[in-house]
Amino acid sequence: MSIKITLPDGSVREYPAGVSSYDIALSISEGLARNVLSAVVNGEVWDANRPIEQDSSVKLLTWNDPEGQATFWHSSAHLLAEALESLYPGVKFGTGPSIEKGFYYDVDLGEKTLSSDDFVAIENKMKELARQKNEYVRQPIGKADAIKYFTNKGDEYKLELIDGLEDGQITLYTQGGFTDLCRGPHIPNTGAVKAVKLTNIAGAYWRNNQDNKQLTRIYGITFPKQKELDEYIFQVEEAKKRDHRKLGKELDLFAFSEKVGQGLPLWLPKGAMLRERLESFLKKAQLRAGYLPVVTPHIGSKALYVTSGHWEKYGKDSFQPIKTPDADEEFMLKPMNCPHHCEIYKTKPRSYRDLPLRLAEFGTVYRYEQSGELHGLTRVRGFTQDDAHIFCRPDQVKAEFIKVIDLVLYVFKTLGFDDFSAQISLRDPENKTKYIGSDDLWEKAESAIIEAAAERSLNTVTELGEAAFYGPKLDFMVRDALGRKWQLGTIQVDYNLPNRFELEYIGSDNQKHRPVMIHRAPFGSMERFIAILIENTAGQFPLWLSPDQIAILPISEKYSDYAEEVFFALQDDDIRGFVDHRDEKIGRKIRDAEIMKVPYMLIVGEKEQNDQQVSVRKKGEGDLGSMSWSEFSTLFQKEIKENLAGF
RNA sequence: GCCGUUGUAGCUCAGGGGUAGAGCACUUCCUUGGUAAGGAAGAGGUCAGGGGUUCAAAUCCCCUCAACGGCUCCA
Repeated sequence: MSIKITLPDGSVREYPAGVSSYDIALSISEGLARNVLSAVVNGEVWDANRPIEQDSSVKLLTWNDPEGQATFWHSSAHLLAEALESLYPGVKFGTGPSIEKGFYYDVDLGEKTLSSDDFVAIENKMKELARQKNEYVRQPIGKADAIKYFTNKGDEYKLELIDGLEDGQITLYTQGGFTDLCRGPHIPNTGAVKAVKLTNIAGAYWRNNQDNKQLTRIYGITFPKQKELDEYIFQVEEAKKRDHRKLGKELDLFAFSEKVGQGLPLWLPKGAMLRERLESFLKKAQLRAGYLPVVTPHIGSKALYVTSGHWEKYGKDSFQPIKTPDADEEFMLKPMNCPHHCEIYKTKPRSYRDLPLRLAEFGTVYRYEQSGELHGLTRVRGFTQDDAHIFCRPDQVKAEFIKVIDLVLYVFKTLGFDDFSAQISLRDPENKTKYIGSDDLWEKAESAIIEAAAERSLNTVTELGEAAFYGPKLDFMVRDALGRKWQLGTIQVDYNLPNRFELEYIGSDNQKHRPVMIHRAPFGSMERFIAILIENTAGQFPLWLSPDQIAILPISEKYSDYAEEVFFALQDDDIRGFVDHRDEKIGRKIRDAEIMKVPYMLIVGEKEQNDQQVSVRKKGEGDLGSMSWSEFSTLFQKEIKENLAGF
């Protein structure tokens, strides 16, 4: 009997029933067969050597397909498991999936603790097993037999996984002497794995639950060629050079002090300058967008947070209340600005004509983050949100939402953040009691967000159960240099606080109505945003943001006075920088300015002084020749205008 | 908070049971220069903090603190 196989180009070929994707590849070319890792069969990824019994569409997957890589890495995880079982008999296995770059396996080694010193031995074992070119053999198994197998083996984690599987849907995979519970698919044999590197080791809770036992998670990555591994390692090293913690130190932007406290960044002069530039940039954009600036204190009475509900929900995990000397008063360091802003709303009766009311504040907040969570500037305990709260009528939610999206997109575009994703976080439909607010309000808010995102053609991913307890949200996610995802901009609908603070406005019907509140922050926090900005730009900020925009470098001390004169003149044109008065040669001054990533160097010596000019050198580009001060100023302002196009 | 690793000069790091090293930065002097490191000298450390083992601890052990890689969490 023969079957029809449709390939991605639309061509249809006939093969005998039971043909595998590998056979199909072989019929096309031997080279392709060598490279085929797995195949999409009727929309599902299958083993390349799994027999196909019916007419099917088949897309062969190789290393060039993300799904092909996923298969490769998943098979590598099994190879790691096989190596571990051979080196550490009795090891129990959790799960071992492929991840974005590589794979991991969670294992229970009993009393044994593993460290990265053990990696070489494990890697060598993996390579040895890979060279055996053992086939990955798929074997469907009944639930009872599967339970029997893993009971015999004594692997309670696999038994727990089987418990959640349906009889008839269970398969085992065996390569060499190792058999694992696995839905597959896998590559044809271990021989394709030529380069192996275990990258790190970590604790990970079984089934991602803090109440469960912590297993040892071993991360690794493999490649079909050693050269690809070398390239990968090189790229990781390059990425580490852009780490904001490293650059923050090198460029004197910020620091931490044990004495000040964990997660409490100190902004150094250059970092503070960068931060101020960003703030004034957004303040200007917000004024144009109809926001009204407000300022509120860093603390608020505990009663404020009892009203808002945050005391009940987060009180015990917050910095604890501050007490006054005599009375029983208690104040909280503010963990957010919204309760204060609600009180501003309430300072007078509001009419529907006043809405939307957009209150904006760069508000510094303090949250007691778990110590293990702190991370450079991206996760800190004291940070400043570019916060605003929009109080609007229910019918205005969608339009306001779109306006905020436009503002966020404008900010991202101006700063060159083109690699981001928009995440829509909705409530978990299975667990509605976790959330505050009626079904009706939630449905309206969720559809407003979805429609607004669609209207602005955002590339969105939707996460169920990720909404805040008070409302759905839209977050703008970016990656840091090492590929970790962080939330920057956020837009959140809130039906909770208006109720708790009993916010009202008088409608056109002369009745009282409840406004809707939208929390939003385009940067998210100054700290995290700047961290990502540093990594995106590798510390080479656009001219308008550079802490020092120019360095004036006198050829010798004789030209110091002239250098000062130029400096003061350019300061009048709002150009920031410094004169390098050190007793060093010009080459040295240039080198140091280059290392500090100063965008423009103005070299002044005898010639420049006589001609009332400056010799302009652009960082990374070199000598631009001599020009008058005002010519330089014009060129400078032009570049800034281009940076801020559309502003 | 949990698992693992790390902590030596301002920075990057070497050393390792017999009481401390390099390069850069810093200070002083010489040098007054033309587009990515001029030369010399000097100063600088309770080897994260505390406890223990030892004749002797920066080195070995324990605790604490902090950083790093993850996990969990994230108003």
